[in-house]
Amino acid sequence: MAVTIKDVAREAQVHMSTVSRAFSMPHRLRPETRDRVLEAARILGYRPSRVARALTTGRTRNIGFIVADIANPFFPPMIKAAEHTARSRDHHLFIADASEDPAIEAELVDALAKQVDGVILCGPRIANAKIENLSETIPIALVNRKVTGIPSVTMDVVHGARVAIRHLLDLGHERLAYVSGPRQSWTNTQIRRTVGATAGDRGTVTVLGPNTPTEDAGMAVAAEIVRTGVTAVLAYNDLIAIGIIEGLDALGVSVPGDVSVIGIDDTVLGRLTRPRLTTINVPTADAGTAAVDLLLQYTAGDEDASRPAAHVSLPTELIIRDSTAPPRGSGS
Amino acid sequence: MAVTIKDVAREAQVHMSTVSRAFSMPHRLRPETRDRVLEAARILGYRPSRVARALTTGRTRNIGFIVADIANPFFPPMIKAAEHTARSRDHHLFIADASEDPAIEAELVDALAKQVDGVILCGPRIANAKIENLSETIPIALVNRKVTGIPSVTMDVVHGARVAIRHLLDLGHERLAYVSGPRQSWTNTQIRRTVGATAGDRGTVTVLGPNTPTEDAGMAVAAEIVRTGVTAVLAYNDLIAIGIIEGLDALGVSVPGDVSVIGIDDTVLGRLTRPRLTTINVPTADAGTAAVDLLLQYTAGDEDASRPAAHVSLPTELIIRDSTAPPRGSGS
DNA sequence: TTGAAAGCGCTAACAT
DNA sequence: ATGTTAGCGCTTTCAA
Repeated sequence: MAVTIKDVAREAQVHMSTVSRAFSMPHRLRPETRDRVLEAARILGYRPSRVARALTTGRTRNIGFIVADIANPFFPPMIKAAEHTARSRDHHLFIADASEDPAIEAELVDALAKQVDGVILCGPRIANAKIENLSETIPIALVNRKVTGIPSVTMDVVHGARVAIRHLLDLGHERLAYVSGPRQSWTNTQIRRTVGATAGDRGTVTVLGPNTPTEDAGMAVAAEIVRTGVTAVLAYNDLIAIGIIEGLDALGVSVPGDVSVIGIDDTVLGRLTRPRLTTINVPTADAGTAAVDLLLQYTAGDEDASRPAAHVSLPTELIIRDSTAPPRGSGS
Repeated sequence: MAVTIKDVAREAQVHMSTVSRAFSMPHRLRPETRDRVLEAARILGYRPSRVARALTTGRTRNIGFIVADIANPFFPPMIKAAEHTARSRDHHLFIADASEDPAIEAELVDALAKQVDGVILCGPRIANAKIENLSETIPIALVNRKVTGIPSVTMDVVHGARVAIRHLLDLGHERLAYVSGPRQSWTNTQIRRTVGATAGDRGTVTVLGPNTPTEDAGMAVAAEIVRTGVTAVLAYNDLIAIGIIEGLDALGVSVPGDVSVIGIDDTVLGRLTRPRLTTINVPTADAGTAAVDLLLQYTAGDEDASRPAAHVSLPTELIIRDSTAPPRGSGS
């Protein structure tokens, strides 16, 4: 609690309001005065108290960033990008991990609300209604969820899933499965709706799940995959996909020999597994950056009502690697 | 900025100081009064402003958590554990990514200093002197670094490296290499010092590097490994180890057939690569928890001086998987 | 262009 | 056991 605005004022022989201005509206000061103040501040090592500033202005210049699971490799690049972007706008980022639990997630928003200007919910697990609810208390931006009136950035998983299913179809697979993720995930719903429609009459898609988005869940579902007799599966994310491959392997089922597997997210993991994972790339870092920008822009305006909430959709792309191949006996 | 302590006071027909007490020292209130206040607060949806509270008490109940690279899989489990621990102590966590840059790291401490009670530096890249320096401004706790007078939690990499080298020696390797990490890393120094001493006259250890702790760096160093003619290498971390395996593979050198490779950290990645990575497990989540506890305990005391700084050392363990084997032609 | 003064929401002596 | 009062460090009218 060392040096305050008063110390600088005394040192620079001006009133504290002048010191304040030297930082917040430097152009409204005579250059000599401004320089004298800034110099005094430098000498004393003065940094304005963000806390005190927040109390008067009502703006904390902090952002809350809530994710379902920090340890899920999907999130770190997003967090990193968000933090860098926030910092470049002179904002700091609170990180919070909701443990895939909607109740915790909502509680986190409330807990953070008092010391942030807004909250970014990444892959929220709470219901739309609750989100609308919370957004009346505090500005919210969403990643991978669309709610009317609330700014959001989504990844075009519909396109991704479509391309993935077609890839499988083109390979000659006719019996497919979608291993779904958490029930509350918007992304999951999008994909689930897409897969059947895309297959059309070229193939059938069995939906397995819901599952927690973990490797373990993937391993656990392997037996069921075998039982259904499908020859290709699309998984909710890389973690599940990798678990499936391991589980299948343990069952003596080879990938892609017996079953083809596609993941989603294109995390580092996919390049490392053997076979290397065919997956859908989603621009997580871009999403982090976009979310921060969206929130700040939403937050900056003065009239909170009636500004149309912006939606950003980011492109996805199929990355074909080694976990997909024509079905056994397809003669290719 | 909705409901304040005054609103609650009015609603509950008491003075605002009573409301304040209902939250901070409930036992000093008559039960009926306390209940009335709490009920009023509940009805109005009141939450104390942490900002205003911080301004008066001088304690923000926030912690800064600075890491070299959020996207390095070594950190997320640590961040997650730290966040959970902090939250259970009613603290919030600022996350910041120093991009492996000492200057940014120091700047981050300064930037956060005004709105946190203390900062946790994970795998700091800044010099000891600078850390001592900063710690005069703001309480600091360290992960993977030891500085006299500053609380820290370290992983026992000396033991880990020793066991790893012995494993290699026992396998029959005599020409070893240590592929080092960032020069500023304390862990790196510890390991570097240990490897040679452990090999003693049973083998030679060539040190390669320094390197940035990334897969790319590992790939880049593969050629040099081949050139030195060593048959086994210990890498600064899993990322580099995995890069080395890839790089070696690209050069037609097989692991562990021609060269054995050991990583450090035991991140998820190591179980996924083929061959699966032999590595040293370090308890990153425990470190996150311990660091928060250490900092809060350091922060809680009233006399800042002369309290002996606590040091916590966490155990490490060699995980033998498939990337290590006897050297070619060892007859086994 | 600068100073004076009020006040952000809360806590912490100090009264009573 | 509860009310009064004085700030915490800063920004922001309002004056000058």
